[in-house]
Amino acid sequence: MQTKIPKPAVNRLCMLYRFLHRLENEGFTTISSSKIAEQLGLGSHNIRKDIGYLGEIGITGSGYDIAKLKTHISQKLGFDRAKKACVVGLGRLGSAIMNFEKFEINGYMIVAGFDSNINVLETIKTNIDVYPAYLIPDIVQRLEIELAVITVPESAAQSVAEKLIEGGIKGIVNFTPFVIKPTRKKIPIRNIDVIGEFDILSALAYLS
Amino acid sequence: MQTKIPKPAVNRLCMLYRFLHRLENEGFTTISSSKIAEQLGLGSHNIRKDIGYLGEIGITGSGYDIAKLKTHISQKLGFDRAKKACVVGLGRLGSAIMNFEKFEINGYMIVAGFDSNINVLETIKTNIDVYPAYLIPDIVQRLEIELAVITVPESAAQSVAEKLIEGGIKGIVNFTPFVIKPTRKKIPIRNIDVIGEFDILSALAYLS
DNA sequence: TAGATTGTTAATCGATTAACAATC
DNA sequence: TAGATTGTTAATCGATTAACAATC
Repeated sequence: MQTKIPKPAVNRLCMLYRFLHRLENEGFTTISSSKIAEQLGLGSHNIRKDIGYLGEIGITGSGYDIAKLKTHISQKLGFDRAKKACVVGLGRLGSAIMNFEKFEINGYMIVAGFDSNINVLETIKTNIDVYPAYLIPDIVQRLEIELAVITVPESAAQSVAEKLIEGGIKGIVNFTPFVIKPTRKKIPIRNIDVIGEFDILSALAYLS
Repeated sequence: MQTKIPKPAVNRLCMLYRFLHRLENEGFTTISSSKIAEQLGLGSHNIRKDIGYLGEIGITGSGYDIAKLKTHISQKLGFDRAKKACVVGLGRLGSAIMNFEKFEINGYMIVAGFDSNINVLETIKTNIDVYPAYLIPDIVQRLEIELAVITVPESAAQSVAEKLIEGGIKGIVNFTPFVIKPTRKKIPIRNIDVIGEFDILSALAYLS
């Protein structure tokens, strides 16, 4: 909060956080910036700089205490509290994501699914509550849902996003190629587009 | 090729390409850099700069011809040829992606699926050919598959990536939180991690 | 102690933004 | 013609890389 962290650094710290989580599970307790850099494909300078934003102290000469570092990241980035999330658009992709088991252990709870098609809502097999799309603002607000995944056809992306924002959502992962235009309430949006990724990959391969 | 295009510019040009595609479908024939900027949430300077990398000419005073611009991007980034792709890991997410209809119209053909589990291969419902994972290098090479999506458990990501690279793959979209380490043959890899995106969103929301 | 590794300052690099002359 | 909008150069901004003193 006080020291502003650059966006790319935030992204890397998130990546680092998940990496530390895995290391911990594998039984490690300490790690050096150069080891991290090697595993994450970054420079060790970069890692130390990023960790530096946490305004915090590793042990000079012998690296970082994994648990301690995790706690620092967690506190600084606000990971110390479970968050509710929802999925809008319950087609193949949406229901696949909704049923991801990994969310829970990472502090996210998928508490609702939405779709505009009644048939979809009636036939879907899941333990998670599902609602018609027009209830988005209401449910999001009532259940205090903070994050949303949009997996609807691109033509519906903007209106869905607006309904979510109306309900007070804090962030959106948009799986649609449509670029959502900001409303009055500005919230972070992450765009993921598999075909777009293919385009980028094939462009990079072609240019190399 | 001759004028090196910065990576962020490549990403934006891909985004622009898809946007132009949509515009064309909606019946538009020309557009200005400021209109593009507005729709894509970027600065108009930025757009003109990026288009400038194509070493190419819009019409001063009246914007860009959409079809012409598309052709230029297409040629410069190598989109003028259909490419084959495959999916490794046929769980819920993998099979959802494999059956995306949108690939075709964007110049990508999913020609194979792989999984290490024989039961999965036997029970999966799809028109696309599926193979056991150990055949990856062989099939990728034989069918000249250029792009791959990895949707396996993170513990298998590295070995799958290596098999793909062995077969001569040109690029990978990695849906695993595991960061794939580069092999001798360096290829572009795009990492997508839904939980990671949640982390980033919640961090950004928290810090704002 | 000596070796290792952090934290931080300074230098470099690259991308974005601004501005404006050229021109349709 | 006048208005609009490009293409490009220059200025700014920010992030990454390098280097090294501090210290466990």
